[in-house]
Amino acid sequence: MEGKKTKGRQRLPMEMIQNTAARSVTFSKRKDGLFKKASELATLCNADVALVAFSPSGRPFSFGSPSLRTVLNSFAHGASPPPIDFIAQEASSRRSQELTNVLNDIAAEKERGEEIVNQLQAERTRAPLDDDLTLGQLKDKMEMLTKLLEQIQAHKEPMMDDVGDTHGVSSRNNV
Amino acid sequence: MEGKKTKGRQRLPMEMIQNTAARSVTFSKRKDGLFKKASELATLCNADVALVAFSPSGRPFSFGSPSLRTVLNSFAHGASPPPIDFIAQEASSRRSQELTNVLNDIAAEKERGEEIVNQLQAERTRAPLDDDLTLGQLKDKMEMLTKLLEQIQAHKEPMMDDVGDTHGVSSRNNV
DNA sequence: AACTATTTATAAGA
DNA sequence: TTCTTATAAATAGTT
Repeated sequence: MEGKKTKGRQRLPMEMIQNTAARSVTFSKRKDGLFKKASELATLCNADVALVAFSPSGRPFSFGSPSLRTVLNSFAHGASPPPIDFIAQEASSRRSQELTNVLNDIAAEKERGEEIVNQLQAERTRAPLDDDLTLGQLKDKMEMLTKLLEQIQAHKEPMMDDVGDTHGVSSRNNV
Repeated sequence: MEGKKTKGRQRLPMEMIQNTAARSVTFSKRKDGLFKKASELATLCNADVALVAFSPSGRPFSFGSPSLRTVLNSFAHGASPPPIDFIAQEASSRRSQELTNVLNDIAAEKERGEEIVNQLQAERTRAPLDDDLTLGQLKDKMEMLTKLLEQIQAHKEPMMDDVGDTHGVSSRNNV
């Protein structure tokens, strides 16, 4: 009991851990951490959170605050638990996995994606579609947005195969 | 560039953060971290994961691997119940039917999503901008584009699916 | 399941 | 909101 030289945490490639045993161990550790984080987020921010995870062996784990059902139900119906602004309500109609997938595809294109996203960020931050915009201003803006959209769609590609890593891109799903 | 003495990370009491602004900031940061962790778990362990969270302002965020629906569906019809920790508090007994309904709702919204995507597709295909559009029509289109862009932006964080939005107009005092 | 060496995540600030 | 920095936490590789 003396020569305590452990290697300590090492960098882990963001890809599926091939070794089954190691994968299980990692799942256990990270699963605990994830659920803890979810719980803390709910507590600290008084936010509604729902989390479901299946272990590699197919065992289900879940967490919900106030409850899984409540949160998922809110999500499905587009009813925001806390403060609901009528606008958010309306927006919920566009929620769909299909759309999400499309967006995920787009997001997968990190390289140029980042660049474009930054543009969008700037764009959105600017004028938030006020009622007092002139027709000309609106058109200009439309044009800009349309172009950005074009770029984005042009970059939308398959992607069923991961990009390697960098930011946790799963090899079998969205980004 | 000299006297920069930041306090660095301090211990945070595990209780709801009273200050609204601080709560929002914390939500943003931790939300990002949580979704990242969820994504990594899915990738590293090839595990199915579903996560939904509402910001204090009621904005929905979600992540699913392979997809939200797939995971929740598995859970709803899943075999073994989740272990009951203080953290896994959802009883398996009543989740089945409820969740199934929720899932159906989500699936039902798929069409709407496709419709919108198609509209956008058509939108950009058309001439960059028609001159015979009324101000109202332009605004509608702008709104549509703005919303989509907002969602896309949400994907700046690779592992997160933001399927909700808030019109994208009130970005001044929102989470 | 414990134990560290390190990597990450972040609370405060700026 | 974005970036920085000091610290608190999470966790990969070992035992």
